[in-house]
Amino acid sequence: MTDTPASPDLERTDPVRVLLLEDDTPLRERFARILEDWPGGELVAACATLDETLALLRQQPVDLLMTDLNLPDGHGIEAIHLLSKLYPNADAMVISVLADDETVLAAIEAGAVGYLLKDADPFELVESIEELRAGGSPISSSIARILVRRMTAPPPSPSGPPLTPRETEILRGIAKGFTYAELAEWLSISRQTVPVHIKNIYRKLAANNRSEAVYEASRRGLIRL
Amino acid sequence: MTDTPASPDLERTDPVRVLLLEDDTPLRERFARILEDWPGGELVAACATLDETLALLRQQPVDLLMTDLNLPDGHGIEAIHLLSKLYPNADAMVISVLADDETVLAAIEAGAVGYLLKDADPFELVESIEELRAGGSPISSSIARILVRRMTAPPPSPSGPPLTPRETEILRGIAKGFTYAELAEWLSISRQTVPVHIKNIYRKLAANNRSEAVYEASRRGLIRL
DNA sequence: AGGCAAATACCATAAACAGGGTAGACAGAG
DNA sequence: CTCTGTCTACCCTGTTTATGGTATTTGCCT
Repeated sequence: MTDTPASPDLERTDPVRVLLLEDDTPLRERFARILEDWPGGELVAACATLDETLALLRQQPVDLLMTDLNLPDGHGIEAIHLLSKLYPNADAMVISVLADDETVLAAIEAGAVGYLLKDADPFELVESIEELRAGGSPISSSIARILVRRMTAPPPSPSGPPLTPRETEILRGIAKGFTYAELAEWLSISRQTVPVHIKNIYRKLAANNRSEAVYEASRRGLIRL
Repeated sequence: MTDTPASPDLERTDPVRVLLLEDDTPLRERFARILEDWPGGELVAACATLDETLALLRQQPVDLLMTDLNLPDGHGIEAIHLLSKLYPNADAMVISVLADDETVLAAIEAGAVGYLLKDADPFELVESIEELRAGGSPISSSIARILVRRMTAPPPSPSGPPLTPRETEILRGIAKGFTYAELAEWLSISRQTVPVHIKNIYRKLAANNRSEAVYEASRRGLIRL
């Protein structure tokens, strides 16, 4: 099948098998030219539709998928999903104009490791591919901002009535399944004092028992998981 | 105080006040030269130590902090923290050789929106600043890969013993604080059957009571919050 | 100083729970 | 067809909670 079955995996001398998916013909041909000129890889095919791509993926292995997202017959994320499923070691790079949070996050979660906006120039494209093959994630800065926001946003709901430090400690203990006696010994207080704190926790969390309190507390981000 | 109090915030005509923190003198001077030559901003100061930076931040407002991470008297993340606290609208960009997951994620969570490796060339540096001021997150591809990994890794622990659908339902009810009787009515089963399921849940989750079960289940991602 | 809220502590009781054993119905796997 | 796993159901007993009331100490605020 292949020409050089020699070198194992020490040096990636094998050409990278690239599959391109882009429905816009002028753009596809432009990208195809760039990829054909790239010495590091071999353009397996340049598809215009999702179906075509899915069929091709099933027929032959691919190392790198360069794909658009909004396609006439579906969503590029499907191609990424299939790629990840069939060839887990392959990489997927998105080249799209879509930059809304939902789309970007869906693509990343589907397995895309690169994400370029379509205004990227040819040099940037080739450079990005090489970065990607080197283990990096070339991502346009406006796209990267979405990822950063997602990672720093997480304080979901520091809202609600505040818990005293003592109550927070008790709450952690409750989550770990401690009984009155265990909580009392753990905090070095009387066994009879524990239920008082717990009752206050219930009131503040609008809970009526331990499991509901744990549920509410973790939902409100009051305790770590 | 300032020279042009005219234009409000419509157009960012005000120069960007930049603070540089880099302990290595040759590198700091090189960066400082680049920043001074950059027409879009004004280099407030070029610090060599963390203390110096923290003091300066308290004295005067800054729009952009360019910082190293490993410093002789502390960690650059502290500077990012203070910047975010004092001037929430300011941006922080990391320029470091550190690229381990822990450091990168800590920097991002501290509020850094840009992260360049130190091998970036002057052109890339200026370009990155402009992308950052435009609302993007310039991030070196190898750093971005860490973020992508973090976002796609999240299957926290689909591990362990599987719960039957019935047990999952029961578990949700437990989390909501239902009693035996309420669970029985909710699921239209006998009150005596409920504890059997619960007991099985305890066994599978290695829990001994409701709150511990809820804690374990939410920790393992078996129930939504 | 006086007043107030929080945290601490103790007691008592009814309700709920955990865990033990036993067993029938039913579906899917071998 | 038999075996296994699951869901269902019941009983019993000891333990744990939930909740009521009351009181002391500490620290904060007026």
